[in-house]
Amino acid sequence: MAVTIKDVAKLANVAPSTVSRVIANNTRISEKTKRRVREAMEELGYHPNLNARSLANSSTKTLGLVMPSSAEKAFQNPFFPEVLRGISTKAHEEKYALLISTGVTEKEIYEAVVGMVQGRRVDGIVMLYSREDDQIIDYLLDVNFPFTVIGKPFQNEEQITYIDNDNYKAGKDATNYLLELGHERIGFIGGDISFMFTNDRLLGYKKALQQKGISLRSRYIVHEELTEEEMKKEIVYLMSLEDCPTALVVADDFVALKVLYILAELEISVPKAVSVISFNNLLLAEVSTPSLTSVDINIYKLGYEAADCLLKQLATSSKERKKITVEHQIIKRHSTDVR
Amino acid sequence: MAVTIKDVAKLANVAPSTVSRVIANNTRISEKTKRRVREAMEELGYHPNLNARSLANSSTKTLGLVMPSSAEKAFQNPFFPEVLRGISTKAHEEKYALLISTGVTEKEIYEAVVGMVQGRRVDGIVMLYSREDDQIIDYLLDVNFPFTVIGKPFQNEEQITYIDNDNYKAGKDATNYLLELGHERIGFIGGDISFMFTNDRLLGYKKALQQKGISLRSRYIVHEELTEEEMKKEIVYLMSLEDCPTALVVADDFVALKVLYILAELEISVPKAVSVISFNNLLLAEVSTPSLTSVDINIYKLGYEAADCLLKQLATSSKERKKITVEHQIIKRHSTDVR
DNA sequence: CTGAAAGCGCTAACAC
DNA sequence: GTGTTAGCGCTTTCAG
Repeated sequence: MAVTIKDVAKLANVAPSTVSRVIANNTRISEKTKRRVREAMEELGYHPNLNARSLANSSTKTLGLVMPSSAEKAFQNPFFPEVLRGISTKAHEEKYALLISTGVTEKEIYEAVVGMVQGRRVDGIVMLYSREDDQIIDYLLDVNFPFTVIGKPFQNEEQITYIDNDNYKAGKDATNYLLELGHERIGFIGGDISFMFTNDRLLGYKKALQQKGISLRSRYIVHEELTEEEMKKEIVYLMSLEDCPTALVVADDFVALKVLYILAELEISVPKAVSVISFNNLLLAEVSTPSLTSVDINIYKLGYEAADCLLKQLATSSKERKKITVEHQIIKRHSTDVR
Repeated sequence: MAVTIKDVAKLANVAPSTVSRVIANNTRISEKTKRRVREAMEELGYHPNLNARSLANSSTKTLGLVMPSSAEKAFQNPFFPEVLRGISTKAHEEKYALLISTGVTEKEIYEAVVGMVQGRRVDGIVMLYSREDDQIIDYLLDVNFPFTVIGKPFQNEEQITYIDNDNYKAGKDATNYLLELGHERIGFIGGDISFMFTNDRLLGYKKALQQKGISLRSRYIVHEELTEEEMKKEIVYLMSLEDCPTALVVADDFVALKVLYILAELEISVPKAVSVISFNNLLLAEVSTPSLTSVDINIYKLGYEAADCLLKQLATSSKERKKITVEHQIIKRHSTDVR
């Protein structure tokens, strides 16, 4: 087998426990032996066996990540690499590793999560999404396992630490921006409503209109839950109305790209005939034609903070729940214009 | 602490070793005791401690994933969720978990990888990219640790198991497609040339032109290595030439989006004035305006096969290296047209 | 077919 | 300051 703590101990002429203490950088070890032990480690090319360590002190120094089912198209959204980048950066700062759940169906993922929790493979979990009726959250709550959620939970909000944007306000801000540009007939093209943020943004949209005394029309609200084709039909129909919208608030940049595509087919010019604002400010918002005015929700930071929060919770083993709101900002580009 | 194998043993009135055998589904255990043990496990809600297991039999049932430095923009490419999906699916089929490397600089990642290999946290590694002068590959080769690479390695090709497209052919096919449409002045907009696939596609492009007896012009080849701004200048310059290209082969869909954007600014119509073909066939190829003719390289399959190969290698502990080529296919959309 | 016991490599009392 | 020792929870000979 590989070189162990015993080999190092022998070479350095100390007890294994001393080596262990040197690794932990225990203050009660003399500098001299520390040096000697370190030299021995160096010479033998020693690396600690992390499983053994985990077993002995029941701490894994790894965080579990739960992604949505890879069967879903949500998975393909460039949102994920970006949160991952945030989480990864913070995790690395604290020398934590990242274990990700596998499984394509919801049930498989659920079981994988139970496996990693009960199997003592992770110290805490970051949920990379928040959706309705999530068994995983119920489970974690039930066994009282540390976790944070990116996005606002549907249930048990008061018991859960989560990181979110103020999506309600983001929806309002986006809509207000269009209102300020002089638009009054404003439509809303939503994403999957089983995700919490879609809901919140929709509420914000409604509120903004209401505050301006503009009455809502259910016609103006289209959800993407349906198939590609159906969404397309809905939009085509929407734009064929005599009093069709002059501006659209769209759930996210990816959906916005689809919308632009459909509008181009209909030969409706953006932003001349219709303005479009969307959310997330993915890299692609910048390079779409026209470039998208988009609400930057700071995805990287969502990830970073989610990891930070969880790590702090683990360090202090506090059970206090927290809510962190990451700021957003409208990035003005060429898909919006005055009425 | 949690419920262990001993608790189960006690309840089922057997020895711990018997429980262990039941978990492993050892054939020499009678069906009767198996049932009894399983009931006990059920009743107590037993879950094996995976660290203990790993320690005892030195197998972790987890694969390590190495991503490019998250400091790089390559990281944000939607390519990654999709390979991940492939890897994850295969890994799950064999009940393997996934551990991903953290770290933002190359050096940090290198150390993280060494940590997960020496720390015995993974049984094998999938490299999610292939680039020049990669120390990680050198290291893995050096310590003789099982791994597979997505993309063709720059060095030591004969010693490495890798999964790749035939990017040379893909580049040729893409170029030939444009040639068949009657184009003759064809440009190439490359991505980061430190990635192998860029290189190969470029070679294929050159070969195709050469076979048609069309002489290469260095003017027609633009690399994206530079800043956004610089690339833009280059393209603007390219298109201002009197004999500017009537078609472009572009490194990947994401870059193609940028190209479309720049062409739109220059009021050059696609595909009327210029045809554009790109690679990867990401979801966004479909929804860009115009939709992109793109070479589908089967990203999901690249991931799936990489995991499959690695897993097979682990199962048979064969040292045989293998090269797997994933087929590609041109998906015709609206960004290309006859000359 | 099942049990007893050793040991995987490390940490953490407890000694001195 | 450092050594001794007893586990962490599992697997795996070796007996029987």
